[in-house]
Amino acid sequence: MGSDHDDICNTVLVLGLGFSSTSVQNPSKADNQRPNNKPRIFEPSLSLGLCGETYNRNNMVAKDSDWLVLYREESGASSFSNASVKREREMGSEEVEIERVWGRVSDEDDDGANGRKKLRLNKVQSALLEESFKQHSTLNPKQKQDLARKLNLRPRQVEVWFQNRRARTKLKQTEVDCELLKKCCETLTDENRRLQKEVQDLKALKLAQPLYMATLTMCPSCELIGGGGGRDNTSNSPVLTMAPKTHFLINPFSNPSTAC
DNA sequence: AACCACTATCTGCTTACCTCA
DNA sequence: AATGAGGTAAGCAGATAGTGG
Repeated sequence: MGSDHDDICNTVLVLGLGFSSTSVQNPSKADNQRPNNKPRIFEPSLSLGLCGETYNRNNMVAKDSDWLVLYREESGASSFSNASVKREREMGSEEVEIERVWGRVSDEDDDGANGRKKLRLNKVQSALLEESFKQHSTLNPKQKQDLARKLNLRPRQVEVWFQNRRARTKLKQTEVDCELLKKCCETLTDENRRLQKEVQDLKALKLAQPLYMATLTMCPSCELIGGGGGRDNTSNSPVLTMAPKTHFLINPFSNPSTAC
């Protein structure tokens, strides 16, 4: 995208949308499979990534002690819903196994509610996911597994997070594009207004022109028109004042100054 | 080679839950 | 304390592409 949308808006007749470049450094298999190889929108984002965190299975502690985040048991794994047959079908056997194991964990701390429980990723998890998303907005199975292991999340959760993250990015980009289009629209409206006014002026000039021409055709023969001043420009001034626009192409033969 | 079933992954939309003003 | 809005994890449907029988 252009660094400044003025660049685009100044190009009055061409209205285009520039999407941010598609920096997929590690295109996954799925990326390669994507129909039409649709451009990917990648939005740079702030993140709070920490390097070298270590995680405990039951609680997560940032090594740098920049923050201390206790892994919320009720969140980390409890969002496991009564996994539908469909989901099981959709997952690889390995993932299903992981899902089962983690599901068991979640069942234990589940408070028995039937509905899905809202998971809230903690800062470390979010930061790492963000960091990972910055590098590649899609995941291949290995990356997913690794991330899930590192973050103490289920692969499905990582997958969902990436899906939602892409959706958020796209939404944000759409909003930006919308604003851009609004600005361009305003610019075009102004330009249109200006051009219409110019057309009106030209029309007015055209209406006035027959009289103007008649005056001029008479000019060479009588030479006295306009108060008998001969070639005196000031005597022709009434004719001159009829031209309202300066950038109008003037026929040299109809120009009083040349004719007279 | 064409067809079909299955699998994996995606997008888009929606829902449910949580947080916060 | 109640509540409505906004954010977000997760569910679901449908599309697409690869693979194997």
